Amino acid sequence: MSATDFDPIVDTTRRAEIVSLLKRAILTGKLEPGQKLNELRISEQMRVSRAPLREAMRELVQEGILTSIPYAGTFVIEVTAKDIEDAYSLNQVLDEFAIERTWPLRTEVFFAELDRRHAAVKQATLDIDTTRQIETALQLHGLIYEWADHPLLLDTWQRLTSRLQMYFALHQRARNEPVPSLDVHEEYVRLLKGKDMKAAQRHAREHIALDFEELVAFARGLEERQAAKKPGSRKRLDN
Amino acid sequence: MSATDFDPIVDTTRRAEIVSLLKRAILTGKLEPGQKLNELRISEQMRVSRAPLREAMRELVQEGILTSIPYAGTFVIEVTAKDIEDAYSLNQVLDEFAIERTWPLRTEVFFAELDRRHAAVKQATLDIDTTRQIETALQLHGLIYEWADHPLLLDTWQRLTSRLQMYFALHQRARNEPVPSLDVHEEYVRLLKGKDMKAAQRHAREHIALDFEELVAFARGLEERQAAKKPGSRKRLDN
DNA sequence: GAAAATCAGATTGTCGACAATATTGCAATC
DNA sequence: GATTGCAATATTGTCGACAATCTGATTTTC
Repeated sequence: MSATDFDPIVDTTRRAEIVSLLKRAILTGKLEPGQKLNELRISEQMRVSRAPLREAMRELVQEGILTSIPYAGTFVIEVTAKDIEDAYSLNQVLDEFAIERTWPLRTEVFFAELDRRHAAVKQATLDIDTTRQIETALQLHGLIYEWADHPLLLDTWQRLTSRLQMYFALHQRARNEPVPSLDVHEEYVRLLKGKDMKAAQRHAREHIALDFEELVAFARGLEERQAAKKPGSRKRLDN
Repeated sequence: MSATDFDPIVDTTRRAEIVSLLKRAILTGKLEPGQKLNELRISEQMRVSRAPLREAMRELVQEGILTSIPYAGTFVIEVTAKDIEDAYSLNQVLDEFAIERTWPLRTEVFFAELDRRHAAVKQATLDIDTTRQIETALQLHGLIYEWADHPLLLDTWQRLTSRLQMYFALHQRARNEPVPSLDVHEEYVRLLKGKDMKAAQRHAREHIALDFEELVAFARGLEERQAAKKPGSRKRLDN
């Protein structure tokens, strides 16, 4: 082993840049659900050609936050109440598994990181930027997945996370206040440090349930309001 | 409702064709793990330009069966014993959940489809084509996911399936005999038709375990053999 | 006047060529 | 003799242009 270990250098392709730009735009709600992504317009705005843009969009289609209809266009996925419920139920199952896997691997480093992320969440609640609040909360939550030594599980969860983040952003955009659940994390962190795995699993299940209940209720309301208008309305990308 | 319901027409883009061609080549083992995909060569063989090929490859990268290193190339993923174990453990968790979700939704149509797929599996065992055996077994197994009314779960499982199929193909390519597990399905189908959900879940867990035990053992052996040789050998795409 | 056919406009899909980057082999240097 | 510097080559990344397809408005037809 050498004295210093280096990480691989980051990919420096336009494609990768575009992916993160698009992803961010979608997850923060700058691109709304159902909205069409006009390739020419976006490529001009980003000052790139359509080739890397299209490749980036293919990635996001596969990641599940865009959907593509040949010769018609690529759209940001619509968010239905059922989608949220589904994401929630799957998240419950995965959480339980992630905790089980991470449990025997917890070390001092893990606890330290847990505290660090918890602090970040608390820090963000003081902030005005609601996006940051969502991100930090999801990062705290993601630690059990990163620590589980199970790449496939982590990958699966991250895919889920994209959707969750979208849903939360949508929620916060509509109501101009953050999702509550401030010191629920307190208990969560405490249990992850403790000795009762079952209790931690149970709490993860229930604590997330609270956040979701409100989300689903919001989504149901949103759908009813949209059902009142006439359906099939298409939105445009203008800015 | 109209008298006849039509399915949406299939995408008729080269990209989609290429995706299924590549996917098939990878899942059947025609493209070996670790192998590099030369864009120019493949595009010439398929008589298409590199643009749709590259987009197709981006999809498969995101799907997890290819991996891309900027300016270096795109490669078929390597299969380690741990990968198989991970896929297995996650599959267990998802199976349990899928059965739970499907259970109350079972109808006569479900049972009929179950029998149909079971028959297909039995039919395939008579066949010589081992690939078909794998496909039919996975299709039988996939019914609980298709029936669960949970698109996200189905999507997650299909992603997993790609890997599983690769692993099985790899296994069968090395040893020139099919994976055993002939009438394990008999019991599986019987339990899915029954009244004891817990029993069905338990059986799914254990019956799959058997298949996997052998797979993992095979993979471990394969890794030891490879470790004996010197590492870092790159393969080429020649045919 | 309503339905079908036609035509323009816009957008996506595909192509071939060029630019950027990595790899390989060889020469130069210590 | 091993390492470094430098071409030559191959391959990936990106570009601009063209072809295929869809959308909608207009014209034609009955």
